[in-house]
Amino acid sequence: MREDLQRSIATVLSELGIDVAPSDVVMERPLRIEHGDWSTNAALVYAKLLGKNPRDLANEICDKVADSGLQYLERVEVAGPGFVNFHLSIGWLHDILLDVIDKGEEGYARFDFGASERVNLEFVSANPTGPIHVGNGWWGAYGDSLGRVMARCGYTVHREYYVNDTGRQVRMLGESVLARKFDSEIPDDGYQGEYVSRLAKSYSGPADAMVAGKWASEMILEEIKDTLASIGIEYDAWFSQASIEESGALNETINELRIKGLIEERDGATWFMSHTAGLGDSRDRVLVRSDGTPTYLGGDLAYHRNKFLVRGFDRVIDIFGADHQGQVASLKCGMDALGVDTSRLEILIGQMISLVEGGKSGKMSKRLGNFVSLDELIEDLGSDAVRLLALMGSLDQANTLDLDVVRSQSMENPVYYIQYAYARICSLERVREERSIERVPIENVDLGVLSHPRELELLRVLETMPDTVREACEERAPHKVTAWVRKLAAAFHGFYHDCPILFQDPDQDDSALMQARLWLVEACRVASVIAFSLLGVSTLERM
RNA sequence: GCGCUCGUAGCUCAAUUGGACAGAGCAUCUGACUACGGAUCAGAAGGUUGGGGGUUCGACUCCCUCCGAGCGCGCCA
Repeated sequence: MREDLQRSIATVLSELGIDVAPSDVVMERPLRIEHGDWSTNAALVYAKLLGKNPRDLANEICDKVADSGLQYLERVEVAGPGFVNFHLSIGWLHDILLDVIDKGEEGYARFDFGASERVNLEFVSANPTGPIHVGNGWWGAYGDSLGRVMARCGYTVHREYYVNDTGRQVRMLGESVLARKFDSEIPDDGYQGEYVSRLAKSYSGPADAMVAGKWASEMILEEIKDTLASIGIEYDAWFSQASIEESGALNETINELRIKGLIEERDGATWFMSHTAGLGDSRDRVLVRSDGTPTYLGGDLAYHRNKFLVRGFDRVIDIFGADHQGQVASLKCGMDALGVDTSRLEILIGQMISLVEGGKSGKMSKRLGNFVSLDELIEDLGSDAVRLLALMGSLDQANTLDLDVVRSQSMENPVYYIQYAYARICSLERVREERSIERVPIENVDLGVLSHPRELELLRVLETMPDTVREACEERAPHKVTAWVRKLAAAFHGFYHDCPILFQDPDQDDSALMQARLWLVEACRVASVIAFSLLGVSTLERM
């Protein structure tokens, strides 16, 4: 329908001398129902080019499209400064219902514009020096869900977790474990959490900090995997930082940069001249320290080079915490210098999450061991509630999580609202079977009887699903799916409340209405299954 | 000090990427169960979108400037 209107409008514009591709005609769904089903701002956009008054142009568009004989087009009018509003007959919504049923769980709101582009999606990547806490893991659901959304849009998504299994922090972890084991002082920069004591008890290896640290970080990583899996986050690869260093990938990276004259030795260290060479960084960066050990950035450059140039990903998306934003410029400079088109490297920054408990907010620190673990939160709220909570807001909003509130009001979490809608759908199906009510094939059902405002509202919501998924993908904003599914649930609850679906006596006259409503419910079920799977929230047949 | 991000109802967050009267949930108040699950529905109240300028048909959105917050600014990661 939108395409029909776009074509029609583009035709009018071309008759007036402006060549516009139909897909470039902006169509919007007005917020207010009085403004019609579809609206275009074309007259406002092109009036100046034609040297016309916007309202005059709008009137021309209005008249000509009105005469075009488009199906379902009931009324066209000009409003405001020059909007053209299209009012459609409800038949176009009944077609939506057919479309949902026809395409089903597999096909509805699915796209192929990703064109199988291979995307490497890295997220969470918290250091395995302690259990994953709420701050580290908060955007995990977001990254995971983004992957699901992109996969549905035709991308080939590869999820990856970069494991920091080398370097100073691992040694500090080892020293902390050994200190606990032998009852000595934990070093100043050591890890204080009780999990260190727990690890120390089961450690039986040599009293070597590096060995103990490796061992401990491997143990911790397994716990991290379990935690993430418990909220439905799975990875295709856990990529070891040590493997990058040991494989010589860092040296290869440095050599490539050296050939381009971007490397200097200074004070015994190896520097990347990302600033001096005019690449846009705010200062030069050390890649290899004077003691020969690689810096984090050195490893990360080699890692990203590996993603692009060794493994050949078409696109790399990293979700970093705000505390890593200082690294973005250097990384982009590095990739640019290596000949990678940096528009293929998207670094999304997730703002910090602050926790409030007992009315007070506190800093979480893995070192001090005073963090709230993600496991704890999952245990308190359940994985679905945690996921949905994290998928409520946008990445660049610093979230505040009041633990007392989410715990005490966990029943008010929107997750129950949407799951309840799904449970009601399932309940209807159970009752239908109990009463032995047959479902008539949709092609034999008169959908024209669906005209109750609640029914139309529901159909309108269903109609917006494909666009929502597309936007969520293109804008890397999976939380839009959350907003949408809440809208669907609200529309469904309203419909359910006002519109009886299963009539007591199936032989009475309104069985036609019952059949149409049953298909509407089925469409809601299909859409819910899709949306829930994109969010990674489970569908419950009973609650 | 410099850089990045942000500031929206009492609280937690949205807002079709520049669109029409800025929307939800929680909290507060008032109503609604003889169909199928009341974990629901309907309504009320709540705002100068941090302040001030600018750009234009039109600004929460873009530009400038103040104010305020978070995060960076290591041969840590």
